[in-house]
Amino acid sequence: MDSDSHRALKHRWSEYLRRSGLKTTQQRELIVETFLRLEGHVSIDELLARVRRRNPRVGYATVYRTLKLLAEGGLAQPRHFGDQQTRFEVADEGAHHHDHLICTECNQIIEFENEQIERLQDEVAKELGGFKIVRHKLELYGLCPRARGEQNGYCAQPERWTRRS
Amino acid sequence: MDSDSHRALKHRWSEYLRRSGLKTTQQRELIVETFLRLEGHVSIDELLARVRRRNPRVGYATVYRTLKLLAEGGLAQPRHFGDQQTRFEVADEGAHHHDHLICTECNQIIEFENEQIERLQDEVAKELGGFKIVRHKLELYGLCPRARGEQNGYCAQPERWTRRS
DNA sequence: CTTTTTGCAAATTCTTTGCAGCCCA
DNA sequence: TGGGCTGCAAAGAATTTGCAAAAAG
Repeated sequence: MDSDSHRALKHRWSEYLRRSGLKTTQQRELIVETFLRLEGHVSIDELLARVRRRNPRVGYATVYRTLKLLAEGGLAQPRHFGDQQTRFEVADEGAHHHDHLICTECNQIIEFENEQIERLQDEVAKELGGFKIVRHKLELYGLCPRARGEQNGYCAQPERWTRRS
Repeated sequence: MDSDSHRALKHRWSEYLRRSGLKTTQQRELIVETFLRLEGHVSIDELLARVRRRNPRVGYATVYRTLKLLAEGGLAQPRHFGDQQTRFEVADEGAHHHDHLICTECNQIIEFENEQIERLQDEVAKELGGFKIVRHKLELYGLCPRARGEQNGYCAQPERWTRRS
């Protein structure tokens, strides 16, 4: 993430806090900063682990509460992939929207974007009575080349996710 | 669901049981029958409630266990929409695949299908190293006409979902 | 000072599991 | 008969909440 969009996100965050009459605290700032700097899809545990590197006294509840605020403020998007953990992703309006391609064997997640698909989605919404699409979620599940059996096929992440232990 | 596809699903189910060395039981049959007859997206609670109309002694665990089998057998697809409940949907290979348009205000869910989008998905997968797409999930979230403010706009389901009470 | 926020632990919610007895093959 | 199946209750896992102490404005 470039620093421009990072700055924009921080600004949206402070605006959200102000509008909602919420306070700025050390923990919140640390969690938000850590979250915004992370790429990809973070689980609460992963985020908490990162946060605790800097401040070991932060608790689960605070991370949950802060991510809820981030989601309400439109800065984070909750997601459910294969497992039961909720993962969060930075909702960066400046960046292009992207979707996900997930290997059901090795669980690697590849992001992609496709303008044509986005356009077709708006058309569908118009046909179906005139919905106004706010956001969408497209997930393709399949087998990456290696999982399909190609010996030297590409596989970015041949191990499975580890869960909270 | 027409009776042909219902029969086909029941056949897939018995094949699955046989292949896996599992037994046919009253409860399983009742749960599967009830599930296959339901349209749309069922939560465990809704399904259990229906099942108990016919046999009040069926327990949660059995429904969970049976839905897990249905999912493994490819007859049910688990889904997460807005709330934290897992919903299941009949995976009817005979029917066309469909996707979902969800109103974030009233939570109505409209199903649709679009061939062009499906085609583009396969293209994307090919470009991204040659994945083999097994299934996909496309969810459009937005505002239905009424939620957008149109007084007489279409809104199939103006109430919110009720959760387990 | 007042109002929020935090961290902890306890409570909730959803889902899975252990086990004694029941039922299908 | 014998191994799978069920229902119950207890365990687990993820998330939320109550509350007293701490921090922010």
